[in-house]
Amino acid sequence: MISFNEFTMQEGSPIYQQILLYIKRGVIAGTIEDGDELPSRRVLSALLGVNPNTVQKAYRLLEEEKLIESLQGSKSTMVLTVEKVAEIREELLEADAKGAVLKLKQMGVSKEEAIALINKYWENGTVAEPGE
Amino acid sequence: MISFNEFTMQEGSPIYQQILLYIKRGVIAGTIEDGDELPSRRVLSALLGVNPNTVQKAYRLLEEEKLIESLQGSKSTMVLTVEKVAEIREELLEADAKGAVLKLKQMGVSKEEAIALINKYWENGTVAEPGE
Amino acid sequence: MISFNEFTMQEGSPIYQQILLYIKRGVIAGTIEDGDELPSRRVLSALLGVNPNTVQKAYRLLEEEKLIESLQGSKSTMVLTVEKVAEIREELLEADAKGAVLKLKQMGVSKEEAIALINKYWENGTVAEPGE
Amino acid sequence: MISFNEFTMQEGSPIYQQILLYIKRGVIAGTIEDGDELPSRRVLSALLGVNPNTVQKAYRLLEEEKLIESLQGSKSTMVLTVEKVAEIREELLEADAKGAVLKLKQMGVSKEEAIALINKYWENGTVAEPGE
DNA sequence: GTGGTCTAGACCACC
DNA sequence: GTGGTCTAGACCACG
Repeated sequence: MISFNEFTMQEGSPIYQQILLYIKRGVIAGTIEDGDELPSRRVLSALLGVNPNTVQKAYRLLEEEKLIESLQGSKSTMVLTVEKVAEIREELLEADAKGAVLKLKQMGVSKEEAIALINKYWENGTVAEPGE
Repeated sequence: MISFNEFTMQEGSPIYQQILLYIKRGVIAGTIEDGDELPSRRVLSALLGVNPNTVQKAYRLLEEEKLIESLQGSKSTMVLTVEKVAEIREELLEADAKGAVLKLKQMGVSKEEAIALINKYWENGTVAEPGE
Repeated sequence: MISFNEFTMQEGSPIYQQILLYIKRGVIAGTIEDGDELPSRRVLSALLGVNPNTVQKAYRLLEEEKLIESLQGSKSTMVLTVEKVAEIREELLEADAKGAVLKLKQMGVSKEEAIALINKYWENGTVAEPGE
Repeated sequence: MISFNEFTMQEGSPIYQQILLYIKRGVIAGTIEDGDELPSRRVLSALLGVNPNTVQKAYRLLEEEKLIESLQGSKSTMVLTVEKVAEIREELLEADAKGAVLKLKQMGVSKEEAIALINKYWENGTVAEPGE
């Protein structure tokens, strides 16, 4: 079962997209694998404190991208191939890294300062580290 | 006059906020200084290919934050003090760096890989360049 | 549910203000009371043949004046106290009466003629009726 | 020369229209007659504290309605016929009286109360009475 | 030419 | 279905 313990809500972007990105990042990280089960719409909406329809929309989009399959009994499971994972990795990792670089460069930060910042925030980030 | 030559449109976040952030990042970088003139609503909207009203919204918010001053019939100019710049720096630099770290960690990237990515994309600019 | 059957569109003043004033006048008249439901944005905009956003603006201003309460997904309802009604009465009745007197005097109408005009148009409703 | 002493600026409606209405009401009142001279654009804009272009726009519209004629030396004079005056009278007097009646009725005011209000505000209105 | 406001339509999150 | 926000285009007052 995919855990949403590390999920942190950000305001300013659609919730259903945050859910999508969270899952895609998990896929890239390898913490979410082919066959993994997702929480039911009802359970996840309760967990995140959002409307079931919002979760439903995220799941629907995941289905349209053929990343999940909805089975009977309201269970959904991940459907991943090596190619899909590579695709997502390409899509997200590159975008995020380039985005960060762009922002930092715009602010006049040097490459050395940027690396120092990464070091600084890497350990005391905002996400709870799973304890192991 | 503040130049928007390096402005790159991103999808997924409100345009007026992108304009806002672009300006704030310029302030942090020091490329935008007290007294600098902003392009008029019409000029900038034509440049970015968006509606004048969208630009106006960004300018209005900047004015509410007292970062610019607008008078009817004349140009809008930046009103910056050392304190304001420091504030913005604190607000943005931390948010961007933390955000990047958060995303990369979620994707299972190690700190060393993250720094390698920064190095890789630092010089390549904003346009995707396949295979170095 | 507040009815907009008697609403008559006037040109030359912002639509959202006309809606605002229509509701305030209803409050003064006593035909709109505490707890009354307003038509939804969509319903009213369709009824008046204007954009939903225009209605929304009127509702937003009413909310800023704490005359209505709006919650997502549910109807908007009037929140009226005796004091608020008295305030609005003071504000509007005086303004309208003074405005009418001002205009008529500017046109060189005598007080007696003005009263005659009031009498003449009082029963004839809002539509021009030639004759008599 | 037409005097603008009694002119009172109202916010919420375009200034050039207020000027137009002021003149039309004067025509109905008979205080503005055929051949009367209007102040120059420059003088009137200074008198009212508005931009010369705004006055220019009002004058242009009056010209389009053939109510004034612009002569050399930047002088403009009223061009009125009995028919035009009757037209304007019909247009304005009726609109204002009906508008006032409509508003007051909407507020639940009885005809008797309305007449009382007219009496009340007739003498102590907002316009300075020319002293003679 | 400048900035400010009004109207408009599409999309989002929520019930 | 509900209200809230973003983008868009036209018009206004002003220099």
